[in-house]
Amino acid sequence: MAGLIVRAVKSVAAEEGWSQEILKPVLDRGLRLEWPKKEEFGDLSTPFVLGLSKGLGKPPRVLAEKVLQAINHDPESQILLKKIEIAGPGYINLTLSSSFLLEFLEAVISSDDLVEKVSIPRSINVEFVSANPTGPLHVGHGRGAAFGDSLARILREVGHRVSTEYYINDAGNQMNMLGKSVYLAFRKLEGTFTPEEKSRLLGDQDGYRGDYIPDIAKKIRDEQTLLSPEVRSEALAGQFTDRVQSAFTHVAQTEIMAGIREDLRRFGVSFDRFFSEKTLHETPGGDGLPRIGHWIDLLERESGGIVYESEGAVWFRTTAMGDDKDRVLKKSDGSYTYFAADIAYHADKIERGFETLVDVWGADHHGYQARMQAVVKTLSGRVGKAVDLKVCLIQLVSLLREGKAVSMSTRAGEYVTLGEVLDEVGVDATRFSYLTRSHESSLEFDLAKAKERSMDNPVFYVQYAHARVKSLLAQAALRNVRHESFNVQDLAVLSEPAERSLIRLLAQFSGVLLRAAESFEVHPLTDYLTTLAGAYHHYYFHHRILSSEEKDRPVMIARIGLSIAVSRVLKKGLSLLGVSAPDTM
RNA sequence: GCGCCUGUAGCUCAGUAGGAUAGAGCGUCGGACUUCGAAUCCGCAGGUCGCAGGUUCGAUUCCUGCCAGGCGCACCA
Repeated sequence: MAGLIVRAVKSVAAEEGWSQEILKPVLDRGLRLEWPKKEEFGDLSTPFVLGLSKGLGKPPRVLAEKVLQAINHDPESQILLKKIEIAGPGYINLTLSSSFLLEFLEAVISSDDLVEKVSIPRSINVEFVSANPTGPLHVGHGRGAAFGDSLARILREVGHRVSTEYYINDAGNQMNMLGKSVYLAFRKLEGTFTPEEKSRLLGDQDGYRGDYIPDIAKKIRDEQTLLSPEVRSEALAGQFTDRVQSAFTHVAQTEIMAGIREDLRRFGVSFDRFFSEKTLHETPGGDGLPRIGHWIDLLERESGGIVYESEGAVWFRTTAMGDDKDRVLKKSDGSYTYFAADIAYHADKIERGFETLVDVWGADHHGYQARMQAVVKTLSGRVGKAVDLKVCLIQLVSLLREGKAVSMSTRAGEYVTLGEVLDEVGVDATRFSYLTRSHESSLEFDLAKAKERSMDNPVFYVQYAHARVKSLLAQAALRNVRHESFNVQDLAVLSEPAERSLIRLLAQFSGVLLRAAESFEVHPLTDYLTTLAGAYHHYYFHHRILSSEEKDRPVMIARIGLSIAVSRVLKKGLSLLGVSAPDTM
């Protein structure tokens, strides 16, 4: 369709001698086609001549008229279009021909592939959740999980090569603190806990305090094989040796990660890879150094001063890329910062050949963005190919119950876990609710409303539309109405405006997905499905589909076909959100 | 102090790379079930798009400055 218009513009340009500079911005970016809000404005619409008018010094409507003539002369327009109009300040509004719409509908009913693919597939890595294995996932992680997983599904659906990844922050002080917290809980169980020991291990810090800590301690006490006999006897004797530290840390992390994986599985989220930060510290790189050291040294040598040594530490010159101060990579005690590990991790991803890196972070990490962009820019410059980093910042989720805030404090271990929300609300409603809003807006998640079957909670509205079609088909089967294939002739009897509107909406599905993939957003799909479900409910209420009158049979068949098309798109869309499309509710 | 996100109907939010009369749902009020599932549908009301400037033929959208809320600014992770 865009091709048709581009051809027309070019032919007019040739005739009128328009300069390339003026046309370039319009044609390069591809022609922008909008879906007009009102059907009286046609099925597709473009305001692009408005942008052209200034450069050419002619009124937009005059230009639009020329383009319109050229489109009319194109033989393809006879097939695709029913009507072209100029409206408003200079919009060109296109109304699709019914033969085009019916062919499209036929394809939706019978084709295996409902979704258009991108012309240039990319190799994309989507990293999300990546919660520290120091406690169960909470509602905030849930939002990131739903978003990242659905985004990955959408990117894959439109034809990109997508790999999903969870980065486990399993190195550093937080993990040691976790091990100590479990150790102290273990001592408590044994009745040998003392406040002195706690302050010796943790100083004035509290450690981790959630319910899961004593649970893990109990498990260690009850399952002999979790600790070696030596470690166990040291722990029982109150000797907090290095190997006690590492054994308790290891068990705690394993248990917690198992819980996280289980929550993710229930939530319908899967990862192609779990990437351990610890392996970056341990595995030697090409020159025998740990991989972090490998990358930092390499950058120091090759980055032309972007990585430099000063005051006994190694720094990254992030100020050169807009950060407000330079950041330390290697501390003066020789250990690496978290930032250094993250550089190594992103270097690794780039080395594995991804062209686009998507990082899904909690919004509280936004201060990190400028520096990661700087890193990826530097690293990809080194590899000699442009690697894009797209950071998606997921805003806060505030949990409510009947409008009242549920108080949460991660520090004190008082928070509602994702698992608890899934128990109470269910997977479908939770995922859908998370994805109804832009990830850049903070989200109010009301547990009571999320369970309600009302438009407060549109997941049921969309699922119901799908179930309605299935129920209709079952009803049709009972009446011995069978029809395997629907061709354009069968469908041509659809003449109601509401039917045309539905087909028009179905035709937007691919575009919604392509645009969502381009802008790395998910909620446009959620909105679209709600709109489509609404249009079907409206249609269903006002039009009788099944009929026992023989004369109505052709219309009945066509309406069944249309209903099938709607249900297929709903089902595909819901599946991209990770939401089921049940046949009955 | 610096930086990021947000400010649109009573509430929760959409608003497509500057374009047509700014849209949904909820809530309020009033209607529609002998008929394929009423978990549905139809209607009414509701707006100075935070405020003030600027760019433009045209600004909710871009720029500047304020105001308000949230979140960041470690040789922590």
